[in-house]
Amino acid sequence: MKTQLHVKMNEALYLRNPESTILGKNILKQSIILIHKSGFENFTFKKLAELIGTTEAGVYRYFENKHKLLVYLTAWYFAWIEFKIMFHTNNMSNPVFRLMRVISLLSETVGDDLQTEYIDESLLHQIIIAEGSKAYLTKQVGDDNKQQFFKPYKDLCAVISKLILDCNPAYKYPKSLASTLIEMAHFQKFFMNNLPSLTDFSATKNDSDIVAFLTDLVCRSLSIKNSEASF
Amino acid sequence: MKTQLHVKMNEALYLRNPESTILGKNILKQSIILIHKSGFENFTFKKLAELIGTTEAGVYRYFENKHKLLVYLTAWYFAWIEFKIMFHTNNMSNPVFRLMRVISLLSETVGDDLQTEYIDESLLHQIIIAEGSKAYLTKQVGDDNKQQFFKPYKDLCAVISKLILDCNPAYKYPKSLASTLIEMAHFQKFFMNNLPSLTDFSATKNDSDIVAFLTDLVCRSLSIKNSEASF
DNA sequence: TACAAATAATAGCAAAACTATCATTTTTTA
DNA sequence: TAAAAAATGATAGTTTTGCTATTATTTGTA
Repeated sequence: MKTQLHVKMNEALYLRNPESTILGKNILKQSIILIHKSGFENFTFKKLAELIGTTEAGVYRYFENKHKLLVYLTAWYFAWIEFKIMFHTNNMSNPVFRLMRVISLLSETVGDDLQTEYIDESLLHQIIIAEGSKAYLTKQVGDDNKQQFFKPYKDLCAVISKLILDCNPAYKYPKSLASTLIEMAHFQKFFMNNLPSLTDFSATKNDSDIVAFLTDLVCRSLSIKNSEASF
Repeated sequence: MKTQLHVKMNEALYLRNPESTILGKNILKQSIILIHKSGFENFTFKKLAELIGTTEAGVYRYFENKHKLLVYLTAWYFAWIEFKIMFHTNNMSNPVFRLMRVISLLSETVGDDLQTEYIDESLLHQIIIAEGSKAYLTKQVGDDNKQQFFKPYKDLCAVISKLILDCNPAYKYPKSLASTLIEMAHFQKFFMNNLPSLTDFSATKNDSDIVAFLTDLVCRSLSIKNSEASF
């Protein structure tokens, strides 16, 4: 039996816990597929219901609206990334190596190592790249934040910023550098695939180039010798 | 008489040129006010029409839909920023100083130096921070890009990346660093005001902190001594 | 003055974004 | 195992959004 990862979600994100029923799990699973396919703007609860074989009202019993669903998926993703980071760097003693590993984990295409039956992590990763910012780039960001909807993002940022300080305690902007890493791991990948002239990776379209860019950025910012960081 | 800035826009962005008529200029002016006030998701052509004192159909004669309008505003903003950069750095011979100036121009609250009668640049700047990414984070990004809708963004990125190479011809990631600067000038400001724990500027809420962060990032990436950059 | 262009006024439609009701099925638990 | 509770399905209906079409009127211009 495989170890199953379970993420405890903020209860204010849903009306009925989608993880507690088959229909709920189906809503999560198929919404990821549908948002990935049609984009968040063209995604509706009606289309989702048809895909699942339930009714619109059925979906509304779980999520108040599609914005809450997106915030839910985003929160799940960041909690999952944080767990992944813990899992893959726990045994590393050198903070520089750990930070380099974090950059890979943020930038590289998701494998199938830590699976959840009803969530396709690889698709979710792609959704977050293209739609994740829309979870907080809204007028309600203040209210949503008060309800702790973005806690997983902030927690991840805190973990990375602590790691940054472990590498260089004198560095002045650990949190901003952490959020820059997270955002740029996503944006550079989006640009690489969709607006390539905004990046230097148009020719290769290779994740490892993004890793190299972010690694360079961090190493220089923290005065880490590149030789010290490679292994 | 003041020098009036005129930005030549991509004709595929509109149905009828909004700059050619009073109603069109009003659509631009009031849409900026309304999007700023209610956010892009809650913004509709009907509400805009009511605000202006025209009809919904009247607005539709100028813009196909609200997405095109947002792309128009985004394109206008980036063309304007590029002009501003040219204008304010033209007389500077030292590329490092120029680059530092660019960081300020990207990050700092917009003053009223280069004005256009029907566009409130300060409000537009705030809109771009919160809504700008939505112009390209869509399923149609490929089509929109083929129609050159994002040319002003790419041009700005090209200008900055050239400047980066002027400072350090050996630097490997000029375009990605340029797009990182542009995006982070916006995102760090959004975070500072709305999700402060993702930044190191929660206490001050001061633009100059963002400038300091980005300056540090760039100087270290390009091996520029901070003393060399300050003036 | 007449001609074209732009605008206003109005109507209407399809889809999206919900809410409500009630019957039926499934699950829980007393 | 029967009764209560919870979840689902089926259906219907409302308001708003997003968009198109038509016709009349105004405004600018040759």
